[in-house]
Amino acid sequence: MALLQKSIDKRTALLKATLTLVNNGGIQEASMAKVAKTAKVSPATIYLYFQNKQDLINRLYIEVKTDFTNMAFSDYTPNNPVKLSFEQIWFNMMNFKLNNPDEASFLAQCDNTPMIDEPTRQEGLTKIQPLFELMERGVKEDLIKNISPYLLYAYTIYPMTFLINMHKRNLHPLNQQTLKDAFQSAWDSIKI
Amino acid sequence: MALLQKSIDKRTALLKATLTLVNNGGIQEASMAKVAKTAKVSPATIYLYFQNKQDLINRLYIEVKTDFTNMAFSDYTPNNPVKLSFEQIWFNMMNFKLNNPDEASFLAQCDNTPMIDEPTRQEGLTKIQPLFELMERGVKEDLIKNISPYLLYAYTIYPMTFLINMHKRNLHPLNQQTLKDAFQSAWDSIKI
Amino acid sequence: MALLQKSIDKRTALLKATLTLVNNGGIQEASMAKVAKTAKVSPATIYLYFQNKQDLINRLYIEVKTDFTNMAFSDYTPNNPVKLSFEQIWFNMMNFKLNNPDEASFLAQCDNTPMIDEPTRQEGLTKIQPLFELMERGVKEDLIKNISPYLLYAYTIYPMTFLINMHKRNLHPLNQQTLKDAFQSAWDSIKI
Amino acid sequence: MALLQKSIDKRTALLKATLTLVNNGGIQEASMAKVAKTAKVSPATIYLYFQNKQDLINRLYIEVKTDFTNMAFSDYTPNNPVKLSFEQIWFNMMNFKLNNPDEASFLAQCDNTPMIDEPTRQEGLTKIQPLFELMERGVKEDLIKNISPYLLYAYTIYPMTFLINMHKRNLHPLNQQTLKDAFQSAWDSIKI
DNA sequence: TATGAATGAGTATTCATTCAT
DNA sequence: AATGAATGAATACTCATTCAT
Repeated sequence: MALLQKSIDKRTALLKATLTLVNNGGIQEASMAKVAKTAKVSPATIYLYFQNKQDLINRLYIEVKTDFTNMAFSDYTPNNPVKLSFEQIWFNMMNFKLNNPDEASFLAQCDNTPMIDEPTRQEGLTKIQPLFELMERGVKEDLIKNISPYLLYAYTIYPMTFLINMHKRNLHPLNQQTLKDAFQSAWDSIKI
Repeated sequence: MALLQKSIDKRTALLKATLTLVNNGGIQEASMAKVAKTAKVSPATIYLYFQNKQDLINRLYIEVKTDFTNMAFSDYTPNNPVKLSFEQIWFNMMNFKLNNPDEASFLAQCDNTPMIDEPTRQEGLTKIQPLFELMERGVKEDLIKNISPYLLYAYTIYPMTFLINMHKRNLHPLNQQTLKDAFQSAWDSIKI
Repeated sequence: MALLQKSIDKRTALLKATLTLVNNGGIQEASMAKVAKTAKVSPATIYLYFQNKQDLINRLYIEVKTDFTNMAFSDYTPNNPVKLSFEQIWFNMMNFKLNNPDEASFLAQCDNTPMIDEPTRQEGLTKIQPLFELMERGVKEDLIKNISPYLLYAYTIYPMTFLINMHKRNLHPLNQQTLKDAFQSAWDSIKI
Repeated sequence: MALLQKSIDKRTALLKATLTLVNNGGIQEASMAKVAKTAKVSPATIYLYFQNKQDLINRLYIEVKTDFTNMAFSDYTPNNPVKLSFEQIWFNMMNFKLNNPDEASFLAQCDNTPMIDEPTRQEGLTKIQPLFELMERGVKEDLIKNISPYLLYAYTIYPMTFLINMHKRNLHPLNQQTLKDAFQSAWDSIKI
């Protein structure tokens, strides 16, 4: 038990260290030596928990993405009206990103980078399936434009990354009003 | 003249080589040795044109961003109606990205990455000033919501990156119809 | 008893694993981790049976050499005529190498390599003492040239290594005829 | 010119360093770091002259083998009688090994080790072609047994390795008499 | 302007070995 | 007797950068 806990702690420390380092200087700054030192562990120990650097990054991606979508769909009730559910999910996502800036920043960095390999990227994609299903329902109920889910995603969820980035860089702070405006734009872009 | 041209060619070749390499494997794959080899030049020669690797990346960013905005505003006429101008700019940007996938991919990679240093990022931002001014005019003319330009950008321009990415990965091809849908969503998200 | 047997099995498995690995890629390929994995044992377990890697290799050498010489002298009868005994031993050795290619290959690799330490090498040398005595007898009986036993060994036994190597690499297969020729050459080189 | 000489010197120093280190502790002791330090050069410099460690070893093998055979056939005259030529070559080889113990020891280590890759081994083999042709002539002239050249080699040349090894370890010194005996055994093993 | 050669510090990964259980 | 976890030091190799020419 104690042993197992220690192992879990080490694994977690390694993931956390990687997250921090990648955020601060990109994947190139997150050398295995630095990850090890940050996690207070020998470089060799990393390889007890991960196959190699790519695996470490992939696993981190999946775990962060999972945390993110778990939060996003935490109170999702398929029977609720589409717009209500959509609003809940949207604000859950935004709140996750606001409350977990490191995780948000990491996910943003993964988006347009060859950091993550394709299979892992696909695996991550499956996590937001419920959102796609909700949108589909909205289309059927004539609430949402009958356009590709990729378009719907591009104009409602994807802009968050930019807004969070501007927020972090103090160029455009997100508060109750701006969040409201942002959501309104998201909804306006897809509603019929 | 011939000598000067040769120099320019070399500089251009170096930038092009960097672009290609960064696109294919991220910044970590674009080692100075590889850049030199790809540009058919000695590694030492790079340092005649750029101070160091960071400078090389920064300059590439500025040049690509400049090409991009030059195209975007190529036919911009301040006296034209807001929506017409906005539409022109929007499609110019999209066409640039579709016609220059390498440049588009590179810019996308720069967005959420510590690759580019902050001053250079700011410099890049100034290039789209005309768009911000156009939006401001739209706000004044009660055509566009009275919200932060960052929000306007987030919901009209930023989604392009995602759409181009999906297009490149063959997950959601962009054609006349989908482009039209995309623009409509962009406009819907900000129009009053 | 069952417990003891299990121990012996493990030790044997470790030696066998080492043999295989060294044969396939030299001593550098036979890492303790790989030896352990091949023997289906924890790395730490190796150190219950052997002091360290050098000891493991040394012990393997001695055991293989012992097997080899046991076979060589299995039917040795000191009273038999010199040439008959010599022939028996020669073919026994050859047959051992042909029937146990892994052991043969390992011994060959040990011959001119600093893999085995000097004391262990000496220990291995004592195992073929009976052959040296037989040769001495042959010298006394005026059947064999009165030259150093090292010379006698060099021209009768040592060439086997080369022939086995060529056989293994399919460059010069050993069959009844070529074996006969080989023995003839061996004998011709030392007979008076 | 001076530059080129410096390059050649470095390459030579690297090969020499490798030779020494491999002789003293096998290929596993000849780490790139040690080779570099021994040659008084940066580790990175090795890779200016050799593709990787395997290439370094391969090249060393070829160069040493070339030196060896150059010496062996230095005074070879195809028109001379077979036995005379054979004797010249045999003593040339032996003298090379006696005068260049490091090279001899290295070649011995290469014989039964996976150190050298197969293509390079084949390349090395071609260097002793003249010896095989000489033996063929001896067979035609009814001076040498009509047996495979591999057998002829095994009983005349290959034993040198063992004798040199014993000589080096002071177990059986080679002097004029023992060399004469050795050659006699070699010849006796193959002559008709 | 342009270069090939050179490098010390760094890269990801593996090593032989130990230790708490 | 046996182990999985752990490690500091080592591995082969690459890096961004400099320098003599």
